[in-house]
Amino acid sequence: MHPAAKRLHDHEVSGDETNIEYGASEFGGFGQYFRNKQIKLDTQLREANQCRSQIFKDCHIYLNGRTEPSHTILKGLIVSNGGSICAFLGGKTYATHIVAEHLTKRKNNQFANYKVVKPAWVVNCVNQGKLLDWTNYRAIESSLPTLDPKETQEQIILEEREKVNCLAPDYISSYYARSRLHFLSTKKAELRSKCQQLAGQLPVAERPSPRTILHIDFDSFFVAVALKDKPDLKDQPICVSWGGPSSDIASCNYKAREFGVQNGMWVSRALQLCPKLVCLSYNFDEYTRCSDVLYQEIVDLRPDYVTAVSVDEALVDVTSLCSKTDASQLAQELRSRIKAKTGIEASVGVAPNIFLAKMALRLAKPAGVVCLTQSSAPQRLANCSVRDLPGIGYHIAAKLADLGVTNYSHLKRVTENTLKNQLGNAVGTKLVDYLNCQDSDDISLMDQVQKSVGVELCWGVRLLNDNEVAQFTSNLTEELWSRVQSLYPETLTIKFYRRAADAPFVTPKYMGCGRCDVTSKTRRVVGLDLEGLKTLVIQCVQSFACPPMDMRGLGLQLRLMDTTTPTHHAIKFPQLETASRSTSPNKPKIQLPPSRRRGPTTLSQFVNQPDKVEVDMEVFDNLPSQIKREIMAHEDEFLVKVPSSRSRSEPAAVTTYEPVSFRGVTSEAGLRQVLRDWMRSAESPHYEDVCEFRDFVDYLFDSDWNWTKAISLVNYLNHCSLNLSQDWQYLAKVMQERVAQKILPIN
DNA sequence: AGATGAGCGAAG
DNA sequence: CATCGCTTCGCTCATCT
Ligand SMILES: Nc1ccn([C@H]2C[C@H](O)[C@@H](COP(=O)(O)OP(=O)(O)OP(=O)(O)O)O2)c(=O)n1
Repeated sequence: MHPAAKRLHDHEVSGDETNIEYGASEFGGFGQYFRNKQIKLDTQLREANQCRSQIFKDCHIYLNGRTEPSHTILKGLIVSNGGSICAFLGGKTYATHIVAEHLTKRKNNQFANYKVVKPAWVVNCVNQGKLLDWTNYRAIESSLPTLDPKETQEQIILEEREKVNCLAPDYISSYYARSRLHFLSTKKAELRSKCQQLAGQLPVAERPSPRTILHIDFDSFFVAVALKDKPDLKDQPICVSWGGPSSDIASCNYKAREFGVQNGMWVSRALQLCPKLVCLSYNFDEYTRCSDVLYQEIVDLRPDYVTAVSVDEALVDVTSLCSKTDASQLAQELRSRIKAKTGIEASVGVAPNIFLAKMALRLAKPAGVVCLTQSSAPQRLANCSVRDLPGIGYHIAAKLADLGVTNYSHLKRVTENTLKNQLGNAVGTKLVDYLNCQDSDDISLMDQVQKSVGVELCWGVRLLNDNEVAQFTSNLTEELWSRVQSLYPETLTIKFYRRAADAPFVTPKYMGCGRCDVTSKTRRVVGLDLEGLKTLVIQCVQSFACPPMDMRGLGLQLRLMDTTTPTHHAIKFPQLETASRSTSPNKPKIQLPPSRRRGPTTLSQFVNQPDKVEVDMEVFDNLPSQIKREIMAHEDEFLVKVPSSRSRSEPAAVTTYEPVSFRGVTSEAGLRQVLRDWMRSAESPHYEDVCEFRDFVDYLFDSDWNWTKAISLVNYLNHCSLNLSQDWQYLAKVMQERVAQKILPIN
């Protein structure tokens, strides 16, 4: 993508600070993506001109130099919102404001007595529907006696925090309680897991082809729910949102869509397109109730398979049922039952594969059923916008428009190679398949085991200093932890949102994140407990080196260990990182905790502790067996006493010692193999390896991942150790005790 | 050749 | 007053081994 186009896009989606262009609905197939944008802006400009907003009443504004957005756009925004343009600064009328991006030194002086603002001021005024305080958008920092910028920012944050305090103890939970996107995401996860449970109960049947797939979805779901007790509004343009100018529209009805209003659009923008648009409120409980009915009705059909797509949307394999009943009739009956029980309309697409079912659903809306077959589809789909194809969003549609492809039938015009080169192999292949109406017909392949768990918060994040950043980070980590309990995380990716250098300090969306630079870093977290995780995350967040006041959001995502496919690679434990293990065999050191902790042993004890006690591995390995045993049995006490009393021995001769690792091995057989190799490798166990083994077993246990596997592993060790040295036998006994203690209820 | 990480895009 | 911009997955590309 052209860098400039890219910038524009960022502008638009991640918080578009202009939010002038929305949406992606119409690509004309004219030239470049970038130029598309310009044309859309102009269209927008004309539409805006018809409005009679008075935001800039009495404002006489001079535009200076190159600006982003362009003079034309700014002019349009100003004029259409009641302002006027000042053509000559020295003229009769005094300019109330000057809009400028950058100023030369000379102009700096020349403009010293004016209110000189950045273009974002104009844009944000329009977006928020009012005249904003210009001082937050100064283009000349020193033009008037003012606070230090840093103090200004501090002041702004203090004021914002009065309204929205992201450090309040219940901030995260109350935020998520109101977030529609959080609602959608969590509901989907819930439903997916329910469907998977259900799948476990279904008989494993043969899969004769062709299949019959239903794709069912409520029509303008949130709006439909909101209209249940307001039937008189039914024919008005309606949307569901929180109502303010910079609030998102979650859902709008078909009447509103006639004006160009779309889901995800800001209310201010939608009101420009459709001044009569009515905003109604959310009702999450009712969404859940309707969703439950939908899924219950589906399950009651006793279908071959159900896959949750969303809270209001599901794929259903009804092949078996359709041997008796007509699919279309089945769908109609389902629709009526759901309508009767929920009071809202659903539509159904029926087809032999997933892609066609989705497209059939699209044709079926509103309140209908459409059946597609391989032979009927090409004709019915010919005029569908490529935007409506699954997996084709704003960006890919834009690139397709550059290739002259705006609707389905145009796909024929381009070669497979062109598609693959321009859009990537995967998308190219997919599009070719779509053109041939080919797609998977196995909806069970769509719900896979969960691979990651994450949490993200990018609203209301306003922090003053490092301390507050750490506090917020800690809170979010707790939220993450609360979602992860019984899973087995391997790495954590931290995604950091930082205000873009040229983005205004006050965001256009109230308390939003504005336009941000987003960067991420990944860390290994195997074995960490909550405290360890917190420390890790806080450190990592600090490593982004962002001025606290520019932090705008944080995301944390845990990648879960793949328990299905064993790999050759190993789990790397976070703090026993390579530095001390393999790459510098001369100084293998183990960092040990200074004192005993409550609760399960995890590796977090070994990291990030201010007072780490270092012990050379050789110290341990050279000890007589008897002492080793004591250490293993009472490791904690030992650790406290040893370090000062024993000077470090010189490094032993470099050996071919290979640390043992259970990394990535998940099958019972694989784990045993590692164990056997380990036992064969040495007369008695290495201290480091003991630590790793212990931590691995603890981890299996504490994470609920598979405690039977932990026990079985330890028992196997015991079994094998009978042929080995006393040290091995002792290790096995210690581990068995350790495991036994975990099984017993805590006294 | 496969694993991993950063980053982008899509979906609803 | 506003506002609640989440979460998971797939893919590409670069890098490491
Ligand atoms: N950007 C978006 C898209 C959707 N939703 C919510 C509101 C929708 O009601 C619901 C379902 O999304 P759909 O894509 O199915 O859209 P609708 O149900 O609103 O309309 P329709 O399915 O009839 O096109 O998800 C949202 O909050 N934000």
